[in-house]
Amino acid sequence: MDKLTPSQWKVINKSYEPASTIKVIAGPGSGKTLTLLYKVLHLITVENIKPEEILIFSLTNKAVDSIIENLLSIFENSHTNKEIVHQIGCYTVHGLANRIVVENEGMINIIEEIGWRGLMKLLPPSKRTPHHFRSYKELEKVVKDYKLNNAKNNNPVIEKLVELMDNCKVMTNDDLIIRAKKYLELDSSDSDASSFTQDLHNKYKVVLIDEFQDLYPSLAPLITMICKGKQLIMFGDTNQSIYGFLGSNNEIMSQLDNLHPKNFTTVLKLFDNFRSTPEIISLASKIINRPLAEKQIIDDTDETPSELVRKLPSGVSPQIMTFDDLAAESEFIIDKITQLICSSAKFSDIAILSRTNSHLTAIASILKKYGIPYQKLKSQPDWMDDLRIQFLLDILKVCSLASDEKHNREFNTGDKWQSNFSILVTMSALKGIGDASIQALYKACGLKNLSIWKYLTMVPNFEWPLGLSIKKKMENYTSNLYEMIENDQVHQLDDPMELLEKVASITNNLNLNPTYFQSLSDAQSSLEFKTHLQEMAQVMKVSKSNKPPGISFVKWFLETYFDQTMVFHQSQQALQTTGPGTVKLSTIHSAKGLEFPIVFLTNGSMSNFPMDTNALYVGITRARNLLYMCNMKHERLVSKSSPYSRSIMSNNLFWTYYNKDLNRSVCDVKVTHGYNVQRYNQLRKNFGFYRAYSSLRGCKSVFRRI
DNA sequence: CGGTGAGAACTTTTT
DNA sequence: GTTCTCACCG
Repeated sequence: MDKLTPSQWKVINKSYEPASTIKVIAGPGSGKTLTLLYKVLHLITVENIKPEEILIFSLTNKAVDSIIENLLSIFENSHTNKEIVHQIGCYTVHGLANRIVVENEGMINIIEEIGWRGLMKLLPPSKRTPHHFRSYKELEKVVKDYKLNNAKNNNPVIEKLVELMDNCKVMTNDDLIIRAKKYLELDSSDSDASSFTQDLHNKYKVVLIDEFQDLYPSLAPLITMICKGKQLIMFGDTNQSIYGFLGSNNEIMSQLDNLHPKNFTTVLKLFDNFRSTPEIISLASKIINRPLAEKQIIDDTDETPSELVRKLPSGVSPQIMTFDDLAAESEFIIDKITQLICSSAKFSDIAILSRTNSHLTAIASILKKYGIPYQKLKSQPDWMDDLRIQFLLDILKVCSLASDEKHNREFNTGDKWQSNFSILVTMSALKGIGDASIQALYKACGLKNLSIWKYLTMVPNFEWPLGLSIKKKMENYTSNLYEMIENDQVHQLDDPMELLEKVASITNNLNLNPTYFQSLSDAQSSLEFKTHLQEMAQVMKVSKSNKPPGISFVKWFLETYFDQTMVFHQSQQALQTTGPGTVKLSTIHSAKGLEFPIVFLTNGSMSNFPMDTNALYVGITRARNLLYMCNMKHERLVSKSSPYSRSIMSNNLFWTYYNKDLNRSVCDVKVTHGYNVQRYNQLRKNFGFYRAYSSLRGCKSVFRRI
């Protein structure tokens, strides 16, 4: 604990007081996380706050994971019981909202791409009307606008969609926040046993918010409600605000700033930068147009209100480069990685950050080609965003929900058919089913006051307002699902594998629209689907093993698969840390809060729109020692370095600095230099650098020998 | 029917 | 910053 600086101590020692606010402004590398952790420790050990009275918020799953991980290690070091960490509430804002809503109304549906596309089928087909959308995202926007100023705009079509969403418990993420707030208001005090919702009112005394610059206006109602009257401690840095596309950060911040009276509000700053080299910091300062920090300090007593550089110059400046195409860019990256590895860097020191996920996927396939071990830093596993898998899950939902509703067939309990949404979504994905058929069918169901499933199974097909070929397709749909729903098979199938097999075979029998799903005949995509299926099956098995009695497996799985997947995914990622290490791949957005000794920032040469200043700033400040930038289009960035420079390999001074910075042994840097160059040339020859890109095959396994 | 200018989308996250 | 669409004009 003696490592802490005076400004960090100031934050930690600020005493506990109900209904007060501490706002900590903390630049990159200023030890924000460390300060937050010691603040928690201080609250518990000195201020006598119980761990279960502390609530920690962040926006991304990754941030939450890293906080929990760090808490565990810090409590272990301070000889306190590690168990108390698990009593501290640590959530993403949405995770907490989800918990509140599910506690109050059971299984809900978060709408995504397939869902929106299904809803689009219910819109009138006429062009040149306000209801003609180019993509589902436009519909998403219109629905959002509609909800925002509800009464004002009188739009019957959208109104009906919203009604359908309500009936089927389909929500957007913004809805989740609003609902959660509603339940918090409702609950207020009286009710019975202790629930999660009530705990938020009564139990917590201190709320810590990590990365406050990431908050956006639609979160405000819930957050202010939770924080009011408690001690609010928030950490952040407005220069790193990269979620502007979700709404203004200033708006919610002014609400939070005014939550408690002025004289109960303290603003503190953490100045120092312990992370990056002066070379990197000066580039970062240039990007955000901040005066350069010249002062370098060595002793801890000094405190000046400007950024202070803690590290000595490394002698190596960031490299800024432009490439014409992906091939040239990736060749540079591979070559550079080879050089670094042949000096004293490890794979695990290197991170490649990109602005888009798609570019990241492209990079990943290139690394794979060369046999360079890599790991995608994603909070969700790949299979979760495979549309084909999502379709399977929707089929499962149809079966489960329709089967439940079957029992109230005679007693019409109003018009809330929760299965309707999933049915619409899955039917819309069928080949040859167009908007008109869906709408005609939906209207007919409305007239009879039946759910779509009941209509299709009870009303004789000559009454259906559909063409002959469409009728056939609908019958194919129902007959495929009939056994599962009407014979309750979906609830009886207790074995995950059998269930999955059944659903997969149903899907196979349905003739799906290829615009929704890339053709399965494509060998690579079919292989991908297979791996995703296997990964999903694994989670199903885990889910089966912890299923409580008295609930069918499908229901349990559908209600919990998201959480279970996350837990499973995290444990898998943790396992991969052994071995020669891996190059980390991540979007800049997900890399927030992390740091790496060596960072490559890349931006596919195809995507032309310029880099957002703050995102670039975040990317640059992830780097401790070395920084390479490819195709970063930004006005204050001038491309200069030669791409094929190999000077880094012979820069002994730098590698000594580097190893010292990472607390590694430095003795053998000089001795091995000759050998390093030899090794590099060997690898280069194996890879066939500077030849046509397409000839670079069979390069696998070269790196495995390292 | 073809040319032109205006405006929007592209991307990043949350269960 | 580039690319596409749509309304409008001659």
